[in-house]
Amino acid sequence: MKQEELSELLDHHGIKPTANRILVSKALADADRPLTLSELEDALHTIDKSGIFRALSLFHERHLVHTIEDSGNGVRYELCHSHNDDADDDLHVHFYCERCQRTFCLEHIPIPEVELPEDYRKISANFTIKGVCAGCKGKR
Amino acid sequence: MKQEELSELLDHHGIKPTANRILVSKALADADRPLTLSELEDALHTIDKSGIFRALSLFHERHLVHTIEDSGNGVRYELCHSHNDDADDDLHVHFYCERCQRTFCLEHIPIPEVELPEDYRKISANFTIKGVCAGCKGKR
DNA sequence: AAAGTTTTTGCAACCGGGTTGCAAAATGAG
DNA sequence: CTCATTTTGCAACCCGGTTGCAAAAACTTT
Repeated sequence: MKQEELSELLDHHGIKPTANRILVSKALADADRPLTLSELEDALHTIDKSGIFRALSLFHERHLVHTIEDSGNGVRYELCHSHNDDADDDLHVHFYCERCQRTFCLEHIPIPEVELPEDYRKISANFTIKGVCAGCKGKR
Repeated sequence: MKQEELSELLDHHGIKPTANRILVSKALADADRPLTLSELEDALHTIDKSGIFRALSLFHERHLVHTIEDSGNGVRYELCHSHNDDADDDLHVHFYCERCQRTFCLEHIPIPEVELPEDYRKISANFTIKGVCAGCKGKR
């Protein structure tokens, strides 16, 4: 994704597009899967982790990214794909491979609706399936 | 739950029922919701956290407990309710309340099956809905 | 019952992700 | 250009989770 577009995207979410923030959002945009803070640290060795952390926090607050909880490996961040400003309305199922320890987006599988007990109100949801991915299926 | 029963339960999972292990399993059995390591520490101030940790790890390995990932608050442990030895076959949806920060079991809501892409194999799953629980609905 | 072996436990230390305080650098307004 | 505001890097910290190690407890064997 181009700097230009990213800058506009940030702006659109009320985030001043600084160089660092553009880099962080670019890394997220270019990745095909949600990333952890440390993965971003590796990818962006020019920015201190506190800076990445603060960018991510801000992005999250402004609903530019959403988070998913990975198996113990901490939180993963992913650009919101929907282009409306509402909170996480593009939530899909994630898949964690126990062999290669990677987390994939199953974009085309939406999180199913379930009927909650009386007076419970849903705000967001996290659905991660663990198992073995196609790539690891044959191996070892 | 009685010591006697617990002891038998541990035995049944191939776990030598030591005093500490019985205490840990009792705390889990008596709780109406999955607990974190630190919550167990508070409940069982007579046992060191490393001991609780090792008991939990062992329980998990032997499929006496399963784990769910709570919103950042770390891992929560919960006794498996099913009485067969298979791995997590009694998985249900969990609810995390953003007001009181507690995690509830929605025992009667099973995790829905979804169709995975070709060659993906499911082993287990984690489905947590976040929102506001009935108890907190009115408040503040 | 004593000696030896194995398992369990507590303690202290460590590890790593996440988070914060602070002062320097960059940005923007007057 | 100067002053106020925002952003950034650095270092330090916090805390849950984890491990090494030696003492204590439980089991064996004689």
